[in-house]
Amino acid sequence: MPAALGIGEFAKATHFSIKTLRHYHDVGLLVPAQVDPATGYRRYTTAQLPTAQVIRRLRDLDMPLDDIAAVLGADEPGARAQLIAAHLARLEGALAKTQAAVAALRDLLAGPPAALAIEHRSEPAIEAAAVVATVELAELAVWFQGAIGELDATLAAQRIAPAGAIGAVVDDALFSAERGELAVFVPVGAPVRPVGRVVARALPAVELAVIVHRGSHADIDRSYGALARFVAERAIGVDGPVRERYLVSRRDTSDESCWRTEIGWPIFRTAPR
Amino acid sequence: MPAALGIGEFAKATHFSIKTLRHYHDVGLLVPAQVDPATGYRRYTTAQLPTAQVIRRLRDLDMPLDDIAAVLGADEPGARAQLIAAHLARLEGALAKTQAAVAALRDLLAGPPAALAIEHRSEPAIEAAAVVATVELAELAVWFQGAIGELDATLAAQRIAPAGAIGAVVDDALFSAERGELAVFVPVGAPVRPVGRVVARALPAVELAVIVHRGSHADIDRSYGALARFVAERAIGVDGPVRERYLVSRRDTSDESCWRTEIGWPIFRTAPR
DNA sequence: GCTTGACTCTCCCCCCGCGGGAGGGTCGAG
DNA sequence: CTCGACCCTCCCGCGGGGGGAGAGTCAAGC
Repeated sequence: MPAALGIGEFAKATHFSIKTLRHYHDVGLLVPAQVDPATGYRRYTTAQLPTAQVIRRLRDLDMPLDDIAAVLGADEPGARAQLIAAHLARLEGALAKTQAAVAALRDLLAGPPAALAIEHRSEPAIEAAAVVATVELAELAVWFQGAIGELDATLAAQRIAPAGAIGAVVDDALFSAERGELAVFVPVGAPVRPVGRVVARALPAVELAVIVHRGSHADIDRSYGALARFVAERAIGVDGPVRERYLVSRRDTSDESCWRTEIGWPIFRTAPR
Repeated sequence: MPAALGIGEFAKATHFSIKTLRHYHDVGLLVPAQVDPATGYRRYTTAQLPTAQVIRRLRDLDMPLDDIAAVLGADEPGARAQLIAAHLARLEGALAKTQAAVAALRDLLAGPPAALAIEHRSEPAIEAAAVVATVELAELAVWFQGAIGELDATLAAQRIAPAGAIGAVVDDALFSAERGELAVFVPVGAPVRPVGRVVARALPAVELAVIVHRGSHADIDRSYGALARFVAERAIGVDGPVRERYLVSRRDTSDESCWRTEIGWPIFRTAPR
């Protein structure tokens, strides 16, 4: 027979704080079995202890309260498992990010990078096949893979050979506001017929300040910084979205230290130099 | 020559948002090289780009802004490395906790635990050597190790043999308020002479509801819950801090599944049975 | 019955690390 | 001079609670 417990006793049994239990009541995550309408006193039952324990486990995994509520509310155990699996996947992602950050930090502490070669060049207009969309920063990697796959397949189907390395035009809002317009493109010699999300797109001729970034993209802000410094110190105006070209990328090798990414920053006045 | 950048340009170069840069200015983490006193316009220099990059790395590791400021403000590189190492240690701790939580969750989802044997017994008064202190939950593990080491050494020095398994008296505030009084004790036959933090302490006789928890302490709230249920469903009053006894623990084996921990909850009225 | 001390209630403000938006000033090119 | 792009400050919000004020409740002991 489940027996009733005051909030203090329930707190002791579950190792939650009273404040936390009240909060869980407020948000509807763990509602007391009964609430005295006159005094407002909360009464829990021993049958609620297992629920509290599940909540504790999921909180230990930093699962948001809303998601926990969804797990507890799921009727079928399959749906439950799915929600939990999704959260574990997110955790793995965070872990990978952390590991990358540790590596990058170690790198940064090891010493300043070798001076990076920056050049200035006039890029002619490019005919390309492209996939354009407004994407969230969080979904960038997945979207990118999908877009590239679609481009590849379309070019192959139309028997068009790429006329250069894959690239992207990146709206800066993608970083400052977590979402922005992104165009992934492949230069082509012959015009592509639009299929699915793939469209033909002409990239205008621009003046570019260009740096080639070597290695993993976890480090790429160093090259961005070097480029910004170069441009700013020569008092050149910057204009328009950045172009990236993936000279050597995941498509070519899984050894990230071999990757080569060209970053091109459109500038609108040539340096006196 | 460092050149000046508006906040928007600096944001582009570092991939921080303008909001974030303003926030860093407010809290003093990354102060613009100059601020126009008339307009309030912030101006950064290219010399600040590397600093921004370090901040980015450390934020990727979820280091609090205050700690980052401390790292940047540290004069000697040694102090810097130490701060960072400390943070990495915290990250490792969090990782271990997450892994434990995953394991515990899997366990919990696998099915309900075998019915746990709970008994009720009269515990006689115990003469013990103890270390008592108010500790933070976060430092519990470290403090515990230290206290046990000190107890061991003291008993060995005084040639006193332990008269039972190591135990602890745990104030519940430790869990509900993140800090509380904790006493680690070893029962002894002969009185111990106080040395360092070690004192002689008599534990009063009590009536205990007792459960033996099997396995890792990550799971221990399940046993707490079972015990609370047992006690509550028989309408027995609960009184005073919990006693734990580490029958088989880290001291005996590193295989956590073999650990045995006795949890004793003082009760003040016997069950009708 | 009354007192006392332990519980419990609600309500409001605080923490971090920003994001969103209102409402208004500034800058430079045409 | 005007336009659009920048930039400013100020206030509110999130999630997951902690801290504390001020007031009401409960049960044991006298």
